[in-house]
Amino acid sequence: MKMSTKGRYAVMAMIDIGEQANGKPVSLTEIADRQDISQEYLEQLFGKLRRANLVTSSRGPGGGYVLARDAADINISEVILAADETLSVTRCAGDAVPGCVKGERCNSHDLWSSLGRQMMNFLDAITLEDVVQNRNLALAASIRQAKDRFVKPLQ
Amino acid sequence: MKMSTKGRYAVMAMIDIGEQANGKPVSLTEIADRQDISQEYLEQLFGKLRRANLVTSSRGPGGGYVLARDAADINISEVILAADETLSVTRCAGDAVPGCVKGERCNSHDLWSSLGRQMMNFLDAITLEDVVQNRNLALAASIRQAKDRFVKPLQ
DNA sequence: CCAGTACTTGACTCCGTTAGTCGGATATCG
DNA sequence: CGATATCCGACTAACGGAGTCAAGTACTGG
Repeated sequence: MKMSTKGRYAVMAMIDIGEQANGKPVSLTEIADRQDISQEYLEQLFGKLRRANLVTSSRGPGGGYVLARDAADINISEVILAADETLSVTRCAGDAVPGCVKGERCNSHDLWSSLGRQMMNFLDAITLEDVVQNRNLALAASIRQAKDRFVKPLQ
Repeated sequence: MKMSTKGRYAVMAMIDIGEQANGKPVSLTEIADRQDISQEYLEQLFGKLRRANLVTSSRGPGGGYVLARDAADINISEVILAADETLSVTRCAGDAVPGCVKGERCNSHDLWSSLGRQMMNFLDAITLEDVVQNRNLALAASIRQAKDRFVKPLQ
């Protein structure tokens, strides 16, 4: 069970930007240096982040990237999805087609989709700001999830 | 973010055994056939499951594998760990060594370890029996987690 | 005791994806 | 103009996962 570096690097880079409090654009050179990631690889990732409207860019000297929204309005799941493009734990859980084994649902189908939902709920409930501020994440998530259930009750 | 087939197949196979209610050993040939997994690959996996004391084997005609404990006493995390040997989401979260970036904790370290713990708690709280009985897993997990918190309060 | 069944082990191969590189183009500021 | 950035697409090496193969060993039923 593991995650590609794409998603991890994307989150690290977004946090890095969030940590530079002044509104100035942050260049990839800086991020690459601070986070120890190759700049060329970051360029690739930021193409995705930009197309997903998570950052805005400005070119030329003094240019770089800025968060497209407030850090409190960007949740981690968005970042990972933008970079990684998949959060489904197993192939069978992710597919629209329900045929995992011989065209039928496999006996563990519910398990994987529950697990995937579990992770998704967690990453959905945590914002970039939570991480930047070094908050207690498990606590933040459970509070926010409880709030969600209160505002829009379980379907 | 994905999981290897090893873990998935292992769980599928364990469920398969759990579903054959009579106490008779289940042969890999049967499992391979029902779950559409190559028998050779299953052999490899069951080596690990046996060494982890999750199943016991008997040889010869009529032989096969039996759950080493009651299905209610085997939780999914055990099975996945036995087969897959890792549940840590990112390299940095799993290592004992805390040096992820230039020898220091990376800025997203807490995030990944929280996520890992989150998944672990979930898979820990679900038993093989839950899946075999087709229970509502999210519900079963949250009940059991709440119970854990009650019995041994948050550290 | 024999034959067949089934587990056991380890090495080995194939293949797709990931991670990362490279070269060049385009935009912008001073 | 020239330095500094982003932008874009193609390319590749290497790694790990998935699965195969071959050669055992143990056991049971008849």
